[in-house]
Amino acid sequence: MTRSPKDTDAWIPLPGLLEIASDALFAEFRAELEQSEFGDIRPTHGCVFRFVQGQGLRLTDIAERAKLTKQSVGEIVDDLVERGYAQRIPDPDDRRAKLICLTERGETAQAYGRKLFAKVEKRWAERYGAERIAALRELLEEIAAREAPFAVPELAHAEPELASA
Amino acid sequence: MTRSPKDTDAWIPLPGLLEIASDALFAEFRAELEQSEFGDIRPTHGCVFRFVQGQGLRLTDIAERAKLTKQSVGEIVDDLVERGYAQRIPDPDDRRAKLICLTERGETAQAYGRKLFAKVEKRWAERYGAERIAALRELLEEIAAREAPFAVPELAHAEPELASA
DNA sequence: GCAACCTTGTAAGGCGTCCTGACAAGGCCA
DNA sequence: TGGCCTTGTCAGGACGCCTTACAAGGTTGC
Repeated sequence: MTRSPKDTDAWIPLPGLLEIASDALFAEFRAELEQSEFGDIRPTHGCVFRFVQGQGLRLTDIAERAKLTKQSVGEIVDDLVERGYAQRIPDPDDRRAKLICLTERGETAQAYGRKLFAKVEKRWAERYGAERIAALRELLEEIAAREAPFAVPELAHAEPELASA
Repeated sequence: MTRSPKDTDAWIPLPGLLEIASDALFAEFRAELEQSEFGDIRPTHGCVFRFVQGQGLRLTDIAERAKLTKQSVGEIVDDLVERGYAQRIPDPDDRRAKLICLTERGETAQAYGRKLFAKVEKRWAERYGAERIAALRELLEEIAAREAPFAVPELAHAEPELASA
């Protein structure tokens, strides 16, 4: 009757476990975000806040990093523009393109979001052990660099498909 | 120019990192599943394969564990019945209810899926280090038990909302 | 300098997954 | 027996994302 998690029935696949953790963490983040002045930001908008900074980024580039189509990202950006978080400015180097960048409010929201993520992570460090969470982050960063380099800002310019070995 | 991941810009929030890992792992799983004889099983169907075993489970119970509505799970089960993986048998104890259980083919698929998940996890253990992946699993199992006990077969009967401390 | 071709972003429409609201049929309890 | 809860289903809709098609602007070869 008593069996360890390694036995057949109560075993949960690793992707499922990762998803549970991700969802729980993300839920804590969203619960606080929704009560802030940025409560109208939805999860979908994240792909813009994650990748856009400084001078701005083209739609195509956001789409590539986020692994979405340009059309999808276009819709998301429309939404963000309507809400006053983002703006499209013409690319001086290419008259077809527009650079998507954050408004002042958008940058405030981005900074707030980052701090909130850090806060939630710190809470988990207290809950589950600082070293364990630090080790978790370290491993996951290594995994991300290998499995999804396009999504890692530092590696976004590296050659793709290194992970297919 | 060179900055460590802990500095501002290249820092990725923990939920994002967890999601990247989950997606990458899941993609490896699906790539193999799709080429098997069970290629018509979609990710959505997972909630049934994850929770149903033996005598079967009521729609309501699946929905509760999967955190979906009964209607959604109903649709998924319809689909699985059509494809020959699941069946509804009347609950002998309650004439309103039906027990959702797997067909023989469904059980074969479930067993195949579990083995495939284990195989992919083993591959990652070789890629990133067996001890690190083992530690990852251990931590994640602890997290799951606390953050989503309803989704853990062993704990599905425990009292809910223990994690709100 | 110009035609052929590629890239950037947009418009229109569709599909999959999940939701809310409403309801019939069956169980539970005074 | 009547009122209330539970189980599962039907209908309709929201949302996030996709595919197809296209106009406007670059780019390249001759």
